[in-house]
Amino acid sequence: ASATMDQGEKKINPELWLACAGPLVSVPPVGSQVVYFPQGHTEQVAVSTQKEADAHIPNYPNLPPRLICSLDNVTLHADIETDEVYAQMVLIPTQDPEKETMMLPDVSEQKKQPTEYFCKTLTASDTSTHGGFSIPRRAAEKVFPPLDYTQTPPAQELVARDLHDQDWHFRHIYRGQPRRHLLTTGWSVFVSAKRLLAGDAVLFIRDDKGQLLLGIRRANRQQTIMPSSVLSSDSMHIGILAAASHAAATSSRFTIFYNPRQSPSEFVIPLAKYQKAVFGTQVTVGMRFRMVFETEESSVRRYMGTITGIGDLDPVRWANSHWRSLKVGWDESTAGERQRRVSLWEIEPLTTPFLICPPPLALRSKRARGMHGEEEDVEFMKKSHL
Amino acid sequence: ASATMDQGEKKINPELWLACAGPLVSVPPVGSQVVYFPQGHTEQVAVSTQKEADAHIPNYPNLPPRLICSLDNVTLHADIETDEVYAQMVLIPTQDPEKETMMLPDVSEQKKQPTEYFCKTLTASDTSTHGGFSIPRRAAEKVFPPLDYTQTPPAQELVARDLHDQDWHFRHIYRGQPRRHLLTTGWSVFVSAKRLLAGDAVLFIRDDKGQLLLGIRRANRQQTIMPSSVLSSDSMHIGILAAASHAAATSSRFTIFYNPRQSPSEFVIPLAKYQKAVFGTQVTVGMRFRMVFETEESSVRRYMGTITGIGDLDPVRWANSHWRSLKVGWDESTAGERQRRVSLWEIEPLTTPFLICPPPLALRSKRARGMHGEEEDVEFMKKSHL
DNA sequence: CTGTGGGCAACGTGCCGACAA
DNA sequence: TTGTCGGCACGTTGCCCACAG
Repeated sequence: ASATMDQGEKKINPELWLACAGPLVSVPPVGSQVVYFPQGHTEQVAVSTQKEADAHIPNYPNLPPRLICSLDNVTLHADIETDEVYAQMVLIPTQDPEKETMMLPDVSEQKKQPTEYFCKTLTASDTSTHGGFSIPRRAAEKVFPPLDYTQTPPAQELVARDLHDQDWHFRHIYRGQPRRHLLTTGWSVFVSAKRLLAGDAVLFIRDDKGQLLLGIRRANRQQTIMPSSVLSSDSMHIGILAAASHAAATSSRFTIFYNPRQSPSEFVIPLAKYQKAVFGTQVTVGMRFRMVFETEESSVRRYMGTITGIGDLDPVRWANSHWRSLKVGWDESTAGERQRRVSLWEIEPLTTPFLICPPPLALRSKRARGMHGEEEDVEFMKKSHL
Repeated sequence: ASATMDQGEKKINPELWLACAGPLVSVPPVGSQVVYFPQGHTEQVAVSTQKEADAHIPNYPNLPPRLICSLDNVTLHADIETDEVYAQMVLIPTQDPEKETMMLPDVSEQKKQPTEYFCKTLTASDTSTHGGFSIPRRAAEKVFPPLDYTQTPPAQELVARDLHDQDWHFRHIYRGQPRRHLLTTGWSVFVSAKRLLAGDAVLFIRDDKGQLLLGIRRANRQQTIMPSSVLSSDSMHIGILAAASHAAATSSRFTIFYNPRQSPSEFVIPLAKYQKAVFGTQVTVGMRFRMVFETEESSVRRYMGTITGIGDLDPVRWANSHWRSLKVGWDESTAGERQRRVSLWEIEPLTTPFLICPPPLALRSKRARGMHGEEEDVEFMKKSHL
């Protein structure tokens, strides 16, 4: 069988794509105004090539640190080999950059979480050849068609469609002592075809029309590191800058790829969101904020931190950019992998901390197990504000 | 296990790399003078991205169609996933381009074919799970250590090392009626680990030190079409041109990747070879030539053709380039996939055509079925020369 | 409620020579 | 000389439940 790009294939289901991309990812609507950061784009490439942009890359003095663009087109994709999701965006630089008024209302950011959806990180048992897949009870009841529990044992055939419109067949059975939901026949071929390992996640969606969809999300560790057998990382970095520079100079369209699970941060931001963050709030050193992160279980959680500095990440090449202009510290000790620098639009500043901050007591007690972040937060706030 | 680049690994065995690259491929020696063709580099990217360089790519008026460079460094690589071979070359543009004298003697092009070597295209039986690998008799006797034929059956354990210095163990046995050489135990794990299919080829080498090496060469059909989830093909094309342009302007090093089995033609040519071809021979329309191609069985074969035209492939963007400046017709009817355009240094001109040109009658009658190329060529020659 | 492991049947893998091509 | 096949043994896969955590 010859490998083909999915370029020519049918359109990818956006709901499934978003579910695979994760709860934090959103793609601005086509036709809207966005801000494109070459600097952030470069970071994405640096991650996939494992090579930072070197100093000997030429300067593009005419390329500003951000381009106001209109988002001409978006195509969602999934890698044929790995199912890795990515988006192709066609941008058109706006004629008079930075002079845009804040005309655009904050349009609905189409953050439609799928109606019925679940995501499970695979265990060793799930991926071993010894058995099938153990379905969490609530998940099975929520997204799978109901079983006829008068049968012994209750069972049915499930068909789920992946991002490439390929159908996968599973035997769904409710058995064992105590009773539990399992996927048996068909599960192992899926695991080996997708090359899933313990730690990877699988997700199921039942869409509006009752169609069952499934996708995968690989563990962070084994992200596909690009085989750079095509282009040197230098040429890639240069290509990004030269393409953006040329497009800006001629006001012509250019194409970029956004890889939500590779990229450290989104680098195509809705203009309204950008302007609201940059002009709407006055941030100062010492200011407290919250920021949303994806949890292991694919839900979201807010972490708290303090702004410790404000300034350009790269004052030489990208002076006066707002990209990651905030140096921050995190409250929690598990902050090892959280960025030391964030951008204004990523955070929720706490301007009136004492009205919002103290969570209800119920929540507090729930979180009491082994987490010392919250308590320290309150202490810290007292110190810095009184 | 986390995937790592082989950048940090030990140096790749050049003999094995060349064997995997194929009989036609050669890499100029480090330190030598070479000619780099951005146009050819672009063709390689076009193949791997399946996208031609579009017209709206900016012009680089200061970038000549070829750069005389000194080859500063070469690193041989093999893709961790696919074993696809490629070379990283660091080039430094020479100060006064094109003014180089033909000082460099035609240094030995280190076309050392491995001493003991064989390559076999895998059959359905070789790749099926039902059995092992049938070793061609002459191959086994030439490259494998001799068996003790007094044993019943004669057998031994073979260890062969691949491009990543990974060892593979095989049971080599001589049995069956009639007797034949087989690889049994260990073969199937190799096939599944490398994901070999019928039509792919495997090759074994015994090097100077008696060490057994093995490599693979995948069928042309299933070449890895790059998942372009990193960079748009436009940006890649731009990156190539901008990187070369910048390097030429500043006489600084730049890095390119040469992918011998993807690229339609080599685009880094030894300067001596280039100059000899361009200045050494006067080519004319109607001239006959021979050109070397790789056969299915990984040996070489010469095909004959006639020059039908001379001129720039892309007169607008790459005027006065010598890249594929010859339009050619091929004698044989199987010429479907052979290029219609070649470069001067790829051919062997037959300066005394009428001594060699008229093919023997046997060949002519063979070719009689349905192909009108040869006859027309002869007509064309008469017209243009008489 | 769900992850792991023992038990066991069914199936696939893989070694063998017998045939041709 | 070597590609494919039927035969057969043995190892793995995969379905079942019993346990804990």
